[in-house]
Amino acid sequence: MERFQAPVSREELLERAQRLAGRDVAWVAERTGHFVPENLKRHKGWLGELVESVLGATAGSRAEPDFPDLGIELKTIPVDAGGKPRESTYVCVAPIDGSLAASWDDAWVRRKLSSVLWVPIVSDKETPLAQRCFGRPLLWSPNPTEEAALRADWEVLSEMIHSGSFWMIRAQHGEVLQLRPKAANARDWEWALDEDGEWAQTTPLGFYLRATFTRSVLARHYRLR
DNA sequence: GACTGATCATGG
DNA sequence: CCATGATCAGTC
Repeated sequence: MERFQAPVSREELLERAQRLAGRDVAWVAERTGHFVPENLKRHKGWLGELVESVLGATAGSRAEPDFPDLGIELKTIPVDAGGKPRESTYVCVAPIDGSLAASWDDAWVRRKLSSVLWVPIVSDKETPLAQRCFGRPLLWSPNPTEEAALRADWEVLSEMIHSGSFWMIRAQHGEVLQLRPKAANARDWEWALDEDGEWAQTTPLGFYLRATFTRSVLARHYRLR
């Protein structure tokens, strides 16, 4: 694999990402020396890792922004031909062992989302992975409305976790941010304090952004272009 | 078609 | 082991 140095500024990062626009996956994979899998079924994170590689992200799987010096998180996002996100976006784990932040200001979710480089990839079932094209990237920070919505959801969801009401946690909670299982499979579990203050086994959870939210984020970008 | 619970691979 | 990278796939 060719090694790509980390960008030294947000401008450089954005320029690099902009140079991907219009290129397809095969083109990027060739530059980085990656083999393109047939599909993503057994390689769900492959595309994200490919883009990390070509843009010089360094954090790997550590709990840090992808570009630690810039404080920027990288997210590839599958979009349809109209530029609309097709999937929800995983943000980070939701600690249920009591280590979840007490306030939104200290929440890892907030830090993760404070500055995100969205890299859209136009994908539909008919197009082979290698031929899927990159769209125009967006370096985004939540506007006050978006931040307020995220915060409101986080406060509701974190209250469920803090109170130990795991039985009531469902993906339906949250307008823009939701909690969903984040595990190898349904048999996975971890310890958490339940409503009675007893340690109990429950499903590992992650915070996700609803596709409706990222749709509005990207739509605002295209409109203001 | 959107939503939600389930799942797969990788690297430090 | 655990967080990262996410998409899959059945159901509503």
